[in-house]
Amino acid sequence: MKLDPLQLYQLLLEHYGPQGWWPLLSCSSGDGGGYHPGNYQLPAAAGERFEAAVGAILAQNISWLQAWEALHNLERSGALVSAQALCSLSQEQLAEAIRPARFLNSKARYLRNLAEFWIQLAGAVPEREALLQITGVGPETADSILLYAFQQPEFVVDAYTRRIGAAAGWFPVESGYQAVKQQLTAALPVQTELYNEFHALLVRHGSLWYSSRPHGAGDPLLTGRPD
DNA sequence: AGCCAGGCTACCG
DNA sequence: CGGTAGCATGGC
Repeated sequence: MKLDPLQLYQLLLEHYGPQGWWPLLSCSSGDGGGYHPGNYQLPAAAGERFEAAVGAILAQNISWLQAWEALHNLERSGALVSAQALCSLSQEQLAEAIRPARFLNSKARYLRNLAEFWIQLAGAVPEREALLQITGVGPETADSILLYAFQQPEFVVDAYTRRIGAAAGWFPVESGYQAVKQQLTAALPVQTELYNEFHALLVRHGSLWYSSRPHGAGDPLLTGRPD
C-alpha cells in the first residue's frame, strides 16, 4: 500500500495526537515543554510572535530542548520583551545567552538581523521574500515564522519531511526545498491548521524513526524502504 | 568515542 | 553556477 500525504497526516494524527506547536514559554510547564495542543490561535500577542520567530532561528539544526534553554536564557536577559530589547544586548551577551543553541556567534548575528527587521516591520505580516533577505533566515525558517508566528498557510519542509516523503515514495530524498513544498501542498488542502500539525507530526515521527541510520528502519507506520 | 540535532552562509572549483 | 566546509553545544 502506498499512502498519499493526506492519509499519512491522518495516520500520524491518530497515532500521536495534536503536538501543540509552536512551543511558547508562556505555555510552558517548566520542563522544556511549552505546548498548547489543539490550540491553533497561538501565538496571538505580538511578543509571542517575536518569541516564536526567535525560536525558529535558535532551533536551526539542533534539538528543541537546547533551543528552549537558549530561549529561556534570552527571556531572563529581557531580550524577548521586544525586538528593541533584544537589540540593546551586546553581541557578547547575546552569544553567551544562546550558547546552548550551538553556532552561538552565527545565531547571535542572525537574531540581531531578525530583530532589526522586526522593528522595521512594525507589526505587519512579513513578506516571504523579505524574510529570505535576512541573513540567517533560509526557506525553512521563513516558512516556520510565517506558519507558526503569523498563522500563514506556508508548508514547512525540513530534513525529516524529505526522508519520510522519500520513504513514502513521493520524491527522491535529495529533492530541493521548493520541489518538496510544491508537491506536498498540491496534495493537501490549503489549511494553516493542517500545515501546522502536519509538520509538527513529521518532526515527531521523524525524530523517532528517521534520525539514526539507516533512515526509516523499523518505521511501524510506513514500513517503507530506508533511503 | 561517535553520531546526530526542527539549517544557513560563505566560499570553493 | 552546484556542492560543501564551517559554525563550535549537548544528549544519547
